[in-house]
Formats: sequence, C-alpha cells, structure tokens
Amino acid sequence: MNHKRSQLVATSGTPTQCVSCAVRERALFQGIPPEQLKWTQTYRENQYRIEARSQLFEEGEDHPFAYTLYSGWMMLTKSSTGGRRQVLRFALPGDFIGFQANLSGNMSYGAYALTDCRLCAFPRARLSSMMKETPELAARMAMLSARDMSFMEQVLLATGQKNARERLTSLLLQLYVRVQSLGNLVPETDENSIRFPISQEKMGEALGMTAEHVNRSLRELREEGVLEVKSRRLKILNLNRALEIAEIDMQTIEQQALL
Amino acid sequence: MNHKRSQLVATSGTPTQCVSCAVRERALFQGIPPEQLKWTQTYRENQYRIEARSQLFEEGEDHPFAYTLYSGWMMLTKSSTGGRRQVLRFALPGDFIGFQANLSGNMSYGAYALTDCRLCAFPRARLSSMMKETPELAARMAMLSARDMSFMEQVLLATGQKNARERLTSLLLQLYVRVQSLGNLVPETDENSIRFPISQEKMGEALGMTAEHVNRSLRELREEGVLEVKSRRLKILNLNRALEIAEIDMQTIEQQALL
DNA sequence: CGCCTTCTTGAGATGACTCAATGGTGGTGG
DNA sequence: CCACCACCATTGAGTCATCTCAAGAAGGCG
Repeated sequence: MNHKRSQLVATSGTPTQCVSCAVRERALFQGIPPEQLKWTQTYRENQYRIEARSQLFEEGEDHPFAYTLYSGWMMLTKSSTGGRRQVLRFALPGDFIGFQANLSGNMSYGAYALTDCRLCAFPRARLSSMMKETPELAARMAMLSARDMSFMEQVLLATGQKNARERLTSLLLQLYVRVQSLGNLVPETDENSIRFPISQEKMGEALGMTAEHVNRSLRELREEGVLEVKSRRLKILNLNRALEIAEIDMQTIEQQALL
Repeated sequence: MNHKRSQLVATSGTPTQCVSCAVRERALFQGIPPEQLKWTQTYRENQYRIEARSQLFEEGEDHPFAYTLYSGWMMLTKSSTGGRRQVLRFALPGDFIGFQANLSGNMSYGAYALTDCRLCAFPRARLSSMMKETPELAARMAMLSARDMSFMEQVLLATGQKNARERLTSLLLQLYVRVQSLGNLVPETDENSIRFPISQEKMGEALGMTAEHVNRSLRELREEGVLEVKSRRLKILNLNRALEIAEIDMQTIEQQALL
C-alpha cells in the first residue's frame, strides 16, 4: 500500500489544447457565461500533471486543493481503521475530485492515479466564496455532486443486492459506457473496446470481493462470451447479455453517463 | 412491496413552530441572510404531512417536488430490475430528499415514510433558477449533497469491506449519533437510547444481508452487551466496544453528524 | 379474539474467501 | 539482447460466512 507521493508538475504556459477545452465544457464550468469566468482564469491555468501509480492526496490529509480531472483515470479510496480498503469510485475526465462537505480539514478519501493524469487545481479554502460569487458555479457543483451520488447509489445497489458476477458486470458496463460517451476525450477508445487500466485486485476492492474471485468471475464471463478484459483493455462481446446479467437497462446507464 | 400511496396534506396557515425553525436552520436555508429568503417564503409555507408506512414518491416516477424533511424518519430505496431492493439511506430531520442531477424526469430512488413525517416541498423545476438567484442556496445544496455523499462513502466502505456484525454495528452507531446530535428535533430521545423505527428486514435491505442474519447478529451483539434493539428502541450498552467492532472512531462519526 | 407483521431459531446448502502455488508480462539495467 | 524483478493473472482445494427454506413464537391493532 506504499505508493510514491505525487509530484505535481505545473504545466504553466502550455497553450490550452482542444481536448482540455472540451473537458472543461463537460466539467465545472459547463454552461457558465464566459464573462463570468474571467476571474477563474487564474485557477484554470493551474494545470498539473501527475504520474501513473502515484497518490494525489491521502485519506485524512489536510489537502489544500480540489481538482477537475482533465485526462487520465483516477481511483478514490477509503479505508477502515482495520486497514481494509474500499474503492469508492473511478474518476474519468470531467470529474471533480476532492469536493466534500467540510471545505477545510481532512479529506474523507484518498485519490490515486491509475494512469498519467492532468488536473486543474482549485484552493479548497476559496471554493465557498467562489460558489457565492458565481451562482452558476455553485449550481454546477451541486449537480456534479448529485451525479456522483447517482453513481454511488448504483454501486451501493449492486454491492448490497447482487452477486459477484452481476456486480462485476455492472461495474465494467458502467465504465465502458461512460468512457464511450466521453468519446475522444479518452484516448485509445475504439468501436467495441476501451482502454482499461484497472487490475483485478482493484476491481475487487471496488466490488467488495477478492481478486481471485474477480478472476474466476471474469473467466466465466469470458467463456460465456459476455465480455473480456485482456491486456488492459475491456471489450463487450454481448451487450444485451451483459445488461441482462447486470440487471440494468441501457436507458439508465446512458442517461447517467451523459449527466 | 405494495404500500399505500401518500396523501399529501397541506398544513397551510399553521403557525411555524419552534422545532420547524430549528430544522430549517440546520437544513436548506442555513446561513442564508433573511433578506434573501423573502421570495422563498412561498415555498416555506408548503408544509406537508405524510403518514407512516406510505410512499412519498416511487423510484422512476416523474415527481414534481423535492423536499426538506422537518420531522420523522424516511427511507430511500432503489431496486434492481430483478426486483431486489436496497435501502440507500435513512433520512432524518434536516435532510434534503429528492435532489438529483436531472432536475426533471424520473426519480432515481423511492422515498418511504417510516413514521409520520412533516416535509416542506419545492418544485423541482424551479430548483435550477432558485440556485442561480440565490448563490448561498446553491452552495448549501452542494454542501448537503456532499454530506450525503460522505454518508454514502461510509456505507459503501462498510458494505464492501466489513462482515455482518461490523456493518450492522456501523449502521446503528451512525444513526444513534445522528439522532443524538439532533437533540430535541427528534422526539423520544433520551440519554442512552433512541426511538428506532426500523425493522430487521429493513436493516437487512440497507446492509445487503437477510433479515434472519440481522436477527442473529443482533442477538450476538446483545449477548455481548454491545447494543440492544428492543420494542422499536435502540440502546447502546457499550459505546467503546461498539466503535471497536464497527471500526470507526468517534471523531469521524461526530464530525459527520454535525455537518 | 383473530389477524398480520415482525421476530426468532434451526438445519442444510452454497457462494465467496483463504491459502498456496504457478505462470505471464512489461519494464529496467547491465 | 538477456536476465531480472515486480506486479498481475490464473487455478486448485478446503473452509467459513451467509443464505435459503421452514416453522413457530411474540407482539401490536382493530
């Protein structure tokens, strides 16, 4: 569990790329009139990079920033005092990371980079005044928070009521659909497969099951021709069957990905 | 699973009681200058009552309102297409119910009254403009949403990583501390026990375990002198032992109750 | 009193875990 | 280019926590 600590690398002066713009549109500043965003410019230039396999912040740390993820995959985790770790969710481009009810003090979860990531940092201490100065921003944050809620609700439903195969299929399907809906914001995505930088152990931590059992369940799903995870890629072989196993309907899942 | 449908009874004209005021302070309008709340007056008078054992709204329903819970216990549930039901959380006075990322369209969960409840209704369609007009409100909603998130995170950690006894203890402890911290906003609370209107079956649905297993686990905890649920009351017999079993520290749990 | 919901307990079945061993893969440095 | 290392995936066998099914007992309510 000892990972390298993050070294934030400011990519100052980097001309804003098209992809970042697109992410911004989906993320925090979506729908906010440009003239109200002038003052945020300072923050929007705080672009950082973080390497794969490094920790952005730890659970319990008094971390000064919250972030918008521009590119890459991250993983948010929380541990019990007994040391057992749960993956709360996987973050994708556009996600807001580190926003929580107490705007100062300890982070309620840790954030870990699964791939190289680019992020935009906001001082947590200023979030409250930012929200008051820019209602649209506050509304947008409430929305992003509500969206995360809806993911969590799905996960909780899955974790509480479904068996291993079903949970696993749910997780994979949801990530698949989210990545597909992000389109070219996530590289190496093609028609029927996506990049999938999550080890079986981590899937296990997200689903409350052991890595071995993830493995066995994946084998079953592969043998049944439902889906396949191979060399860090996820391919859905039979979408309808997968939806059936996961007990979700496409409508729900797509709607959610678009929020 | 067939429950009576709610009959919302407007208690118009009822002079605002002291307790309601206190709840409001904790809830949506906390910290917002009174002069900015004039226009919300219309909504604040939309007080409703709903009977125990009735459904406020169903999952999937296109329900026109979101609510602040003034008094009583509610339960928020979500079902898989296979019909298995998960309790997402129990709502207590001050909680905001029905706020979600899509401000129109289907509710992502159902809401059910465990006791008689009083609520304040807000048209969902107007929430967006309300937030834009009153930044403090938007900020507050983001905060309430973030608080719910933090509960969900705890529950997810418990559901994924802890065994039956531990999960059960976590749930009971958290509800206990929350109710205690609400003080006289929840009736029938005394020094070392609280009213507890949750059946074993419902605890099971919240924790992802069968009612039978809840029962057995409760028996163990009672026999070990940890806690006791009897005739709709919950009593903590040995707080330290309970915290130990649940693998939570008092600090976390209290901090959370206060948000 | 009778009805319904909730609680309680038992016995057997099983899904998921634990422990243990082996094989594969990609990256790094000599 | 090879050898090594760390991490990850795979598989098996035995165990255990939790579920399922079944049957009563207890409690609240009209």
